[in-house]
Amino acid sequence: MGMFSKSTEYAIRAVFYIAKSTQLGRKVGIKEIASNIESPEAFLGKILQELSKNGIIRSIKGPNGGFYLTEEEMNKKLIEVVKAIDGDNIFTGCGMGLQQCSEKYPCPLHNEFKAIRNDLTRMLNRITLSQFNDELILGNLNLNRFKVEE
Amino acid sequence: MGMFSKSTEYAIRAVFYIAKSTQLGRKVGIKEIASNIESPEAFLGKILQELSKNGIIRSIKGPNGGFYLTEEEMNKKLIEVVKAIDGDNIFTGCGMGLQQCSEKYPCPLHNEFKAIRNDLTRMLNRITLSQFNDELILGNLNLNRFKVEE
DNA sequence: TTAATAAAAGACAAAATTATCTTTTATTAA
DNA sequence: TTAATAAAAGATAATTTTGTCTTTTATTAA
Repeated sequence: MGMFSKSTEYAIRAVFYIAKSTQLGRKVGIKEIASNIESPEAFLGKILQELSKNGIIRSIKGPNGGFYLTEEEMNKKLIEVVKAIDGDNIFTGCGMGLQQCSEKYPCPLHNEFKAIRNDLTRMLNRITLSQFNDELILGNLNLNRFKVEE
Repeated sequence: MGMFSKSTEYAIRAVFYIAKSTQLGRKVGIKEIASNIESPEAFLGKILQELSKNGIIRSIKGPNGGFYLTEEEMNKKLIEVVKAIDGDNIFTGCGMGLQQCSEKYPCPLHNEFKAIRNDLTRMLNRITLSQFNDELILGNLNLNRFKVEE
């Protein structure tokens, strides 16, 4: 695996897609999101459910329903998405998996990992869900295989 | 999960324990390693097998057998351990899980992740297997619950 | 109200990871 | 050469993660 679980990878791509769609004035359904971020549809449904429960995205059922963000969610930070799905083990846990690793009884890599984890945490705390809307709309950034204009 | 898989966490702890034991002039068996790094015995066996196949540790069967390192392995870098068990997806893959993420068609977090991954890679490329031997022997660092002198 | 739409919820299934148990092979020492 | 030791190898099992399918609930529009 990479840095995050697959679930979290899908979650990150999905929130950026939803943010962009909201900026374009449209709610989006699971099907559309899934096909645009290349994730399994039903599985993504579960993930969006979880994000919704955690107040990271909003949803409305029924015709013209779908997922969207308000200004409030637009300003949330990416770290909330990661924590909602993967929990915060990656931010707090010992790099070598020791339960009891601490400043007082450190594992060999304690400080090394702390530095890297802090960088990761800072980065995820800095990025907002709306941050890439414009570039995504312009097609300078992508959430799947293709640039928008191709 | 944390940054690495459980298998890799066990592997890292095990190689440091083996390195330290070699420095103390002793080969060590699976049972001893497992109890000292708090990992399941048989599972650890599999992991050590894999490390052995990859030339990261050495082993001898039979009485007085066990696992150990030569100078050659002592100087290997931790990144080899991680790559042997988890592969190199964490070093090369897209943070958001996109297959096609590249400099030309970057995902939104492309550069952010690159920075963090580079830090991680540099760190693992810097740490040698023997690096913590002295401090482990002194008990200033630990691979399980306890300081050595307690 | 009824039909259609779309998310939520629940049950289930496949795949990957983690873990255990048994048999085989190599090595040593008596 | 035999018995004991210890890793290697193979088979199997449990758990977690990932993924699918069906039913229910909320909402809308006709």
